[in-house]
Amino acid sequence: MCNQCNYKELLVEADLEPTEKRLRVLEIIGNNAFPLSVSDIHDTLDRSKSINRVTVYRILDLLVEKELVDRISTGGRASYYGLAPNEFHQAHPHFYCKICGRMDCLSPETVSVQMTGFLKNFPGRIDKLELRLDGVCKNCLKQ
Amino acid sequence: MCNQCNYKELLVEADLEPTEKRLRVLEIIGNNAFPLSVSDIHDTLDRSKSINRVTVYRILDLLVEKELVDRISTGGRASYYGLAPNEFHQAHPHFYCKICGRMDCLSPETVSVQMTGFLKNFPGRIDKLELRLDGVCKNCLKQ
DNA sequence: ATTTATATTGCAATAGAGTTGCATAAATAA
DNA sequence: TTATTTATGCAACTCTATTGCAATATAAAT
Repeated sequence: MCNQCNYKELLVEADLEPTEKRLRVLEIIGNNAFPLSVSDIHDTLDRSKSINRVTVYRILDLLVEKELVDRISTGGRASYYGLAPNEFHQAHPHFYCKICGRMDCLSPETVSVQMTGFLKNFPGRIDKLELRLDGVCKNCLKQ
Repeated sequence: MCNQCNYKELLVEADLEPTEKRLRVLEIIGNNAFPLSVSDIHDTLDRSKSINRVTVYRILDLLVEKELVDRISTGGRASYYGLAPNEFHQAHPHFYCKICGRMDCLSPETVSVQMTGFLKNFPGRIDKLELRLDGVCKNCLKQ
């Protein structure tokens, strides 16, 4: 979620033509408080303006490749998409409810990860750290 | 990976009939140094004794449900399976190479995660923490 | 030991998520 | 305007996983 990002600018800076559909996909992701699945995004977009599933996949691939968006794995089958960390928002962990399938963002301070020693010695390249908590959310616990 | 686990005992303690196939699936996972995909497991098992894909899926579901085995998500599409933490092995993070798709276990000390404050206040239930590093492994970096 | 019940496995068909190839449309450059 | 490149759509397909039901095998009861 971001109130400060200029999405069109982000696209241009990433060397992507700021087409209507790309902009809409990025906005939907950026304006949402939690990561969305492809079908979430497709459904939202399709409500206002018809768009093909494949186009959504391709736009997401581009946005992930250009690091504007993060692909986040769930305890379930589909990937979720959220705005990538930038000057306005830090990386943060997520909580996945295995009952309702909803994924929430946790604030960056909830969990502190320390791994400098490891990073110094690791012979490969690390691009990304993903930290996810799986469980049952407050609402689903009630039932 | 475990040299101390008695797999048959683990099954019985978990209230699962220790059938030949269940035992073999659990052994294959337990004897391996890194998490395996369903097709890794199926191929290995099929070499010695024919087994149906679906049976492997079902056995894995059971083992995960009974918490003998952990289902670990990759940056890719398939789930991987590794021995669940128990008295002989602690929970640990994983490294996933996005080029060759190989998943490695990292030793538990490489990364320290601190989140007691968060856990105290969280209104839902947390069952599991998954920490994964994505990147490119040493071998794939060379090419 | 034979029958009955229950639990496990196999097989075929299906679902869901994501990808590919090629055609069409839109945008940029010449 | 025409040519070229880029973006989108459509259909078919792949891969991973699941479901329903039939066939076996195992355990329980008589």
